[in-house]
Parts: sequence; structure tokens; C-alpha cells
Amino acid sequence: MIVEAALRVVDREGVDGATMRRVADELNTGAASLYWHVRNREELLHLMLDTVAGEIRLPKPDPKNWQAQVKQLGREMRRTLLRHKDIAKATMGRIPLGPNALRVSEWALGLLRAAGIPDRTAALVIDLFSLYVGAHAMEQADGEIPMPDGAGGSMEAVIDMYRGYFRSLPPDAFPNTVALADLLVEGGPDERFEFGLDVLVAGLAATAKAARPKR
Amino acid sequence: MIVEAALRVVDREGVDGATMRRVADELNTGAASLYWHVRNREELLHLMLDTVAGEIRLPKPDPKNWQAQVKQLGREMRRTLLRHKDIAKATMGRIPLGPNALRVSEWALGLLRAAGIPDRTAALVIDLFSLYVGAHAMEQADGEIPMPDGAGGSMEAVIDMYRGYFRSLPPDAFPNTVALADLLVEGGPDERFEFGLDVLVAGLAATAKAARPKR
DNA sequence: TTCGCTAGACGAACACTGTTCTATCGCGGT
DNA sequence: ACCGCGATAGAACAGTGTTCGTCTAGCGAA
Repeated sequence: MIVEAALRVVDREGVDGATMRRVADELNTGAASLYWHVRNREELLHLMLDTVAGEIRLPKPDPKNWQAQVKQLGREMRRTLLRHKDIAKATMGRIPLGPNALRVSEWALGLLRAAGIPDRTAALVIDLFSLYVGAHAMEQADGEIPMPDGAGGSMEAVIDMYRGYFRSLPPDAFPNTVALADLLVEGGPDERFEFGLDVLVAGLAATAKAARPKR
Repeated sequence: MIVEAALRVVDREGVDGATMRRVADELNTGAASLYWHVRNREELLHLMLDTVAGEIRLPKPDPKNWQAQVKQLGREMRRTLLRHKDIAKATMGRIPLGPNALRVSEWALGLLRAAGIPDRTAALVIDLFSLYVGAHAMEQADGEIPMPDGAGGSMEAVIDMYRGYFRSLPPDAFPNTVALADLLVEGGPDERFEFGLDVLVAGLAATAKAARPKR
């Protein structure tokens, strides 16, 4: 119950906005009352993360198409995280071990093993993969990149500012940055995410093949 | 001056411990005085990050060995971040654009372009790479994984607890997790980082080759 | 019905946080 | 001697997570 209320607050105001007092308000109660059901704000965050992990839908494993399925899982995880504003921020540095999170990694482990990926590689890639998806979702989450000068504006305005900044750099010191100014700011989050997915899966395929030289 | 003081506090007490008041204490002054030199705590963080970026040593670009050099850069970045406790936490969600940070990405862009990586791929990989290194360094930073139950202990104790937890799961629901319990917790941060580096570079090589089908 | 007990709620307080306002320094130039 | 200005700093504000002690609502037993 409190977990659902907390998630509602997160969806509305973001993780940082989900203070104990606001979550309590959502339940028309006092902040101190939450501590009867939950040890910490930390525990509340863990519970929320596992609840969100429960929203991840897993297809039937199809080891023949493991590369496509891994990417599909990545997209599904990203979608699920972004559905809850910047909750990805809460995943960073936390290792979710609730039943719902475990269900996902169990699924992935099964898929990778069935695909012939060595156990050791599979174990390592689980972390790497969730690290990437979590970090990416957090960076994208809800725009609002913290800027040193309080000039935070809309997404496009910030991008334009970056492009102008890159272009204005001294070309003798930063030739490549100036030359690629447009490319550096172009490309939305979707494209960037897909790129990372491609690199990860391609790298995994290559690494797994190298680790298992017995053909 | 304040940036150096702030970094000293971070090295000693971590990013979260580097409050305005504590940084001010380090300079034997008041918290309010900092706001004369710095707009925000946000700006202070940006300045610290760029200072840290200045500590990254860059070798002479050698496009023939670009894969080894990319990995070398990753290791150097990681070492530099970890030298300042959990400052990697501050990199997440922030895009450093100071001169020192720009120097690093300029170097990487030059290397990748000279190695024949397409411009577009090079631009995308810069972000992906720093995302990975930053996220990894943050996860490793200073141990102390936030646990829901306040049972945070030493690194090995936590690992042992995890292993026991994985082993104790119902094997019919989590066969792979139980089977790989040892593998899932084994492997220190160094090994995990190297694995990610391998996957990333191998994936980049494959992706870049695919994106440039000429020849 | 009345007693006792306990799960749960809650107000107040504590030690913090970032930030702003205002007043006050020290000090060089006129 | 005075003014102006870069710099400092105390006090305050709104907000945070968390704890303590007190209160109440409900329920089973006598």
C-alpha cells in the first residue's frame, strides 16, 4: 500500500520529490507513521524498485534469437523505468534482490545459458547490462540536466546551447570536437540507447565466442 | 582554492559529506561565504569534476592500437575517479563540459577517427564509454552498498550474505540463479570492469566495421 | 459490559541540508 | 579622513530523514 503510494508520488514528482512527508501526505497520514511499516527510506526505495521490476514483461525464451531477445529485454526495462519518471536514479548503486528483480535476472541467465554463453560470462553480463540500462535511463530521465549556471531550459534549448558551445571552441585545440559539433549533440535518447544495445550485444557475442574456443 | 578544499573534503568524507558547511569549515570560513565565489553547490560539483578530469593522463594517440588505448583510457579514468572516493556519484546525470573534460573527449575523438571509426559512431561511443566508466566507478565506490535492512557490513560479509541468499532460493523457481550462485558473487570490481571494457571495445569494433561496409 | 492489550498513528523535536538576506569587516584610492 | 568595494559571516528559512513519547481505535477475554 505505502509502496504504491510512494510510486504514485514518484510518478508525479520524481524520486527526490518522494520525501517521507510527501508519501505520508499521499496516504493522508503523518511521516512518522511510515516508519511502522518500513524501516528506512532506503527500504522503501528497495521495495519500490522491486515493484517496478515486477512490471517488466518477459517473453518466452528463444535461445536461437538470443541477441534480439536481449535487446528486447533492454528496451522493456528502459520503458518500464521511464514510465516512472526518474526512478532509474534510485537503481544506481543499489542491487535489487527482491523476488521480482530476481525473476528478471533468472530469465536472462536462462536465456544466455541456453544460447551457449559460458556461465561465467553470463554472470558478468547480467551486471553489465543492468548497469547500462539503469545508467542510460537515469541520464535521460525527465531531461533537466543540472547546469552549473542556472540556465536550465527545455531540452532543445540546451542542445542548441551545447552545439553553439562546441562550435565556438578554439579549433586548433579542439579540432575534432568542433568538427563533430553537430554529431555530438544530434541523436535522441532512443537512438543512443539502441546504439549502446548494439555495441553491448555485439561485444557479448564476440567475447562469448572467444571465451569458448571449442567450437 | 575552494575547489581544492572541496576535493579534500570529498576525499575524506565522500560526495554526500561535502556539504557547503563542511567545505567552508575546511577553509576556516562560513558557508555563506562560498556563495560569493560559486553560484551553487551544483557549480561547485561541476568545477570539482573538471578538476578531476584534469588529472587524467592521456598517452600519445596511436591509432594502430586503438583498442588497447581505449581500454587504457578507461582504466585511467576509473583510477582517477576512485582516487577521489565516490566522486563518480557526482558524474552521473551530469555532462561535464569544462576544458579538462573536453580535453579528454577531444583526445578520444581524435583517436577513434584516426582509427577509421565513422564520425557518427565515434560521437555516440564517447557518451556510452563515459557512461559505463562513471556508472561502474560509482557502483564500486567505497563499498557500502545501501541495504534495505541495516545489515551493511564489510565487503566480504555482504558477498557471503548474497551467496547464501542465492543458494537458499527455491531451485525450481530460480534454477539458474541457484546454479550460478558462486559465479554471481565471485569476481572483484577489477575483473568486472575489465569484462565490461572487453565487451565494449569488441562491440565497438564490430559495430564500426558494420557501419563502414566499404572495402 | 468492561478491562487490558496492542497495532498503528501522530505531533513535536533533533540534527542536518542548501540558500538568501543583511550587516559588517578590511583595505586601497582619493 | 573618507568613500567604495571585494569579501566575510551570522542569522534565518524552508525543507530533509529519523526518533521519542504519547495517544487512540479496535478487539479478544473475562
